[in-house]
Amino acid sequence: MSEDRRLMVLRAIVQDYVQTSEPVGSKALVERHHLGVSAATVRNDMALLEEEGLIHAPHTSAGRVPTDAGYRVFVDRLSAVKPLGQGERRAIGQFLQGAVDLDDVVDRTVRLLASLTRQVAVVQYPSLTRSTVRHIELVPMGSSHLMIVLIVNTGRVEQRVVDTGRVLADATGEALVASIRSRINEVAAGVPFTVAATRLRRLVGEADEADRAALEAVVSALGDALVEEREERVVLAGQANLARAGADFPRSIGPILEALEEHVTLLRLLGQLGDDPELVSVRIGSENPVTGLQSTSLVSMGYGSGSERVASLGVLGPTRMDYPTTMASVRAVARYVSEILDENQAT
Amino acid sequence: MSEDRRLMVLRAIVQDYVQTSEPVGSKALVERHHLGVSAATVRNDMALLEEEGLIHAPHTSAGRVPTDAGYRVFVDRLSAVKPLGQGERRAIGQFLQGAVDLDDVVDRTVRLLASLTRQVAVVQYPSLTRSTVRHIELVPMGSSHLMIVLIVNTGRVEQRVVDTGRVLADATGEALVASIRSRINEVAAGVPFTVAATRLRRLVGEADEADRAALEAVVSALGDALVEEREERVVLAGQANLARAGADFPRSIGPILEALEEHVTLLRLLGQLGDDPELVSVRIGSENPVTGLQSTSLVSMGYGSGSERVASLGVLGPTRMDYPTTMASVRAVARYVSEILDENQAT
DNA sequence: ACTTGGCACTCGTCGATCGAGAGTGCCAGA
DNA sequence: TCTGGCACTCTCGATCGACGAGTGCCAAGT
Repeated sequence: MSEDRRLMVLRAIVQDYVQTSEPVGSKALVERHHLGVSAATVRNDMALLEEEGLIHAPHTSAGRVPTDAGYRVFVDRLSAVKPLGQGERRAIGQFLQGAVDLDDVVDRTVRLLASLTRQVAVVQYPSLTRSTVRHIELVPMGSSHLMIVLIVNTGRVEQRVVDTGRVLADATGEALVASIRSRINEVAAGVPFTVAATRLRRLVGEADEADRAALEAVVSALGDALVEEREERVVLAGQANLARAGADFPRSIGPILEALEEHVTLLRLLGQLGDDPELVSVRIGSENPVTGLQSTSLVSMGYGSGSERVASLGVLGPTRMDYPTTMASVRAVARYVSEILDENQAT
Repeated sequence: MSEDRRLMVLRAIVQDYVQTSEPVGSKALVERHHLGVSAATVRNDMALLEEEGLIHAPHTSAGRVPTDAGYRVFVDRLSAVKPLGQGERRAIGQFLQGAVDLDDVVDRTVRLLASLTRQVAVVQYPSLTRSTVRHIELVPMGSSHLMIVLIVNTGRVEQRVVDTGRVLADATGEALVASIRSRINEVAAGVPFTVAATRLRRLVGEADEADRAALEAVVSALGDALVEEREERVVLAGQANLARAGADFPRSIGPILEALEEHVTLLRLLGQLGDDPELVSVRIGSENPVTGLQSTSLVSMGYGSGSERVASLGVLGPTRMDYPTTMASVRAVARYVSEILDENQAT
């Protein structure tokens, strides 16, 4: 018995099951795929595949269904990522080109992914931790308040309002603001967050008595913004696609929707990518540590400007999904988004 | 036959049905509510209510279920918004107090509303059209690019990058940027968007030849930002609650999820509030113009800083919902959010 | 003029039964 | 090692009947 043929059978089972969503039997298999053997032979192979835990029969007399392990073998050894068509690629590029700012890029991306794959799309905002400060702007507001606007190299903008406890509207006040502005930009602009945070703290130590309080207020607010855990955000789209594929989920889709609202765990999931950031990562069913998502698969990939991977995006669907096509879409979108960020970076 | 009693019966039916989610019969009614009459009498009243189109029997021999019109009467005439408990109110206030910026306020609000009502929560971002410009900041980037940061009185921040076509890094460049900054802030700061847009355009006309091009680039980008339709954004939470209430939806919840992803139509819906902005607006089932949402009710209310209503928030659930409690929650949250915005406004 | 108890009737729900069909496992032969 | 054949298993869908909740209506009571 050739191992090769057994794998061919597995591949055929996966393909048929993905297409029809019904357990596939030996007879149907030999009809639809031209394996050069009879149904009985296929049955023997199936028995072995079942022993290996790659397929499984829902009950004694139904066809076979791939197990999570079966999909794993399929993804790793039996399928090639099928490249997207020319037209499709161009459509992606054009759709994303129109974006006007970072929010818009993320928003468009997540919708694009959802409609492309007809599944739930997840896009993580570029993380701050690996980012650098581009510029910090101070805007006086009211008599003693200051709005701090932090501009990040990924195009993201954070803002905070602090009370400096000093009158800023007069000439001395304006001079103070200008001085603080230039001092903090001098040490922080163009520098990674972690470095910026320590340098800013040092700056406070060196300041003379008069400015100390105001500078301290600004720096502490900036420090908050720099370490802020809310920095990590995700955006979702295509939840409706879950309902469409409702039959694929043993229980209802409720637990899945719940899991999707736990952005924190979603982020952790997206963070755990495979070894090679250039590769699409696939987590299948029970490989997935999150309760509620164990009947789903997550296809994800990192993206970012330059060679730096600043965040991830992906697609979540039933384990019974068309892996090659989905992987192709995710990869293509991740690359386009990276390109867009690169361009923004350059400006 | 007293009309009063008939309405009592309707109220009892609504209350029981909301609680049990099963058609309610005459016998169960007299047992659970102490109407001073017998089941037969109630049956007569029911027959009349059915003629009026306020209730409806799913089939010949089942209990009665309120129609959309029945809920309408219940909401308008038979129920009082039940005030929230002391502890609940305090919890709301504390939860929202912790917010660090506008994004955070909106995010917390939508989650709070979802968990409070156990339904789908919808929060619209404060709209730009009714807002005023607080400040416009210009940040040079690269040699000829300028980042424009528009700070709105609601705390929102928009940014754009434009190419001025001029070298900005040298002394003349810096002077130019400073001059543009002060000129646009002079005409636009503190002014409503619509006014700001026209004043800015006039400014371009008055500028002398040398600065014209750069100023024009900035103003046109600002104009975009000011009229931008994407300005209208909504955030959702609690979609999982739909699955929990799955039995309430005749078809699957798919169409509802789809409708929820159409942010544009959602926004239109939120925009159509009742006459009095201080009142909670309720749209019940088929009163709702959006396909896919006709088996749901939307409970919404405007919010905003000062007396100006800048946006809406609300809750979407099955028509079979606990209206008094939901309305109370929506109203309480809307008021707290308004307060928070007021405080931010003040600073 | 209402209200009430009684009663026949309607209809959907639930459970059991049964036949059809798909698919398997295994065996004997090539 | 493959193949054809065959008996067996198990699910699915349809059918049927008993059950019960709930109604509508009527005649009598207040």
